[in-house]
Amino acid sequence: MTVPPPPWRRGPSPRRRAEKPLLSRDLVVKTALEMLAAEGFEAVSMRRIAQQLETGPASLYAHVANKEELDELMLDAVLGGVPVPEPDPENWAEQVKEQVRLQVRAMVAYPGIAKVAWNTPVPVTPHSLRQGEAMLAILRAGGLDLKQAVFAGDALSLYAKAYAYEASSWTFGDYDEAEVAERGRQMADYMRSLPAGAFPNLLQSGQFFTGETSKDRFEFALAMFVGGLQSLVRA
Amino acid sequence: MTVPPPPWRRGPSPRRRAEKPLLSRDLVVKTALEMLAAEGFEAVSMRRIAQQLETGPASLYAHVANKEELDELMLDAVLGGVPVPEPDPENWAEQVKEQVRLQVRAMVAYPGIAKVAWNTPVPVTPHSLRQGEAMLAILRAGGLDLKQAVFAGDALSLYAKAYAYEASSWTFGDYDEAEVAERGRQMADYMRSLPAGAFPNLLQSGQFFTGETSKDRFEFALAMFVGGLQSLVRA
DNA sequence: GCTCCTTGTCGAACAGTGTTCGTTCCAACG
DNA sequence: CGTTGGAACGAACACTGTTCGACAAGGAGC
Repeated sequence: MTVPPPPWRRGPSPRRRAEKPLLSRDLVVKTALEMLAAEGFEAVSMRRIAQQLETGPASLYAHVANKEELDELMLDAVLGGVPVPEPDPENWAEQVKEQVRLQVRAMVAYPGIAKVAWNTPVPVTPHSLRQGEAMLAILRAGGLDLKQAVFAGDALSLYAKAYAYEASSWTFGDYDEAEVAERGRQMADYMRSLPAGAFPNLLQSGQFFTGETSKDRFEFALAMFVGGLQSLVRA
Repeated sequence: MTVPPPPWRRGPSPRRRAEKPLLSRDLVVKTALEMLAAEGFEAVSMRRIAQQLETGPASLYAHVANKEELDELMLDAVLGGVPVPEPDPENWAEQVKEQVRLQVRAMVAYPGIAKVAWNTPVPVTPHSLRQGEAMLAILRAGGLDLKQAVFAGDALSLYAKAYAYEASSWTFGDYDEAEVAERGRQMADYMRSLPAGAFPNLLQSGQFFTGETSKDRFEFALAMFVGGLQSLVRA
């Protein structure tokens, strides 16, 4: 009943392979990174990467176990661009802050990549470990014992992730300016609708909560935390 | 050609409506919260909520604008269970810590709800604002000026979100124990495979990085940050 | 030189997701 | 009593990550 398909010309064109660069793990990651930098984390899907490489989504799974692994490879590549300093016991507090600044800056350049760090229970990629060790080295040079250094390093990496993610959202189009303004208005309206003096502090705090103060808020938090560490060392 | 369908019995059974409780905004939120507490944030989808209520997903949209709004309603309900203290200028530092502890505890009871806080640029729900105002009141009672209080409050709420999210993942089934252990082994193996002494600190830090130390790490970070605030007030 | 077999490629499909459209139905209001 | 507004809801759309099975190419072994 069903005739076999004619043999002249079946399957994809035979010598197309030479045209496009051969698929490889690095190429997949590189393509994903470009998309990430340009359009943010949410825009990076297996289908779109495949489309960019003029193939189907299934082809990617020959080079990458799954999306999660690809995410970690992207994060690792981003962290690979962050240099680590030689620990200087005289200057450890500033070194700590600078390292966090560098990490945040790198992550913000690839909007949303910080999200991956949240979903990674134990970081195992080389550059994640390099950053972790570097932070521990600085903290120990500053006089903290191992346990203190580990706890502080954990909190600092959490800071870095958190602010990087927040900053991504502010600067990138995760939520647009109009919506934020609208919500700000809603909030002020609601507070004013209540008995006077229900929100005395919050009502006046809108001015400090803009995208421009994001950097100041970050530096404040960092200064407070590192200040606490310094008190600990002195004791 | 096409005959009209017979009029005897079309549409759903007529008096079923009396059997099941009428749909309402509160009922939708309540159902979602139960699912959230029992199975975590990822398990809560519009379809599953609808299924629980024996209806289709489209029905929910009559009571809730979209998933995002429902998420915020859930978070608000969770924060509604967190009491706020009368600010005590003599005891402000401890009050700050306790408030953060309470917030974290409430969020951990609904695993993954902290994620919602990350995606909410400007919180507008009543209980979110109540918590924000309470924190500002405590900080101002402690002697910080408005700007300092706002910056500190921002950082503290970030702490709360971050640790709540992390703790959810540890205690809940977000990633299972076997996988974490496997990754721990991978990490140790990798570090040992490198030239000796490449990761002197990190190699020894595994013992401090378990789920049991999660609480200690949280308290450490909180103590350091609040310690920094106290130094600031004294100056 | 000719098999065989591994390995990469990739179309199609599966089971999910949030959301929208258009229709049906009920109840309360004029 | 008739109209109208809103809730309910089935079906579909456009996505997501992932898997299966068929196919083609290249290198190894005989």
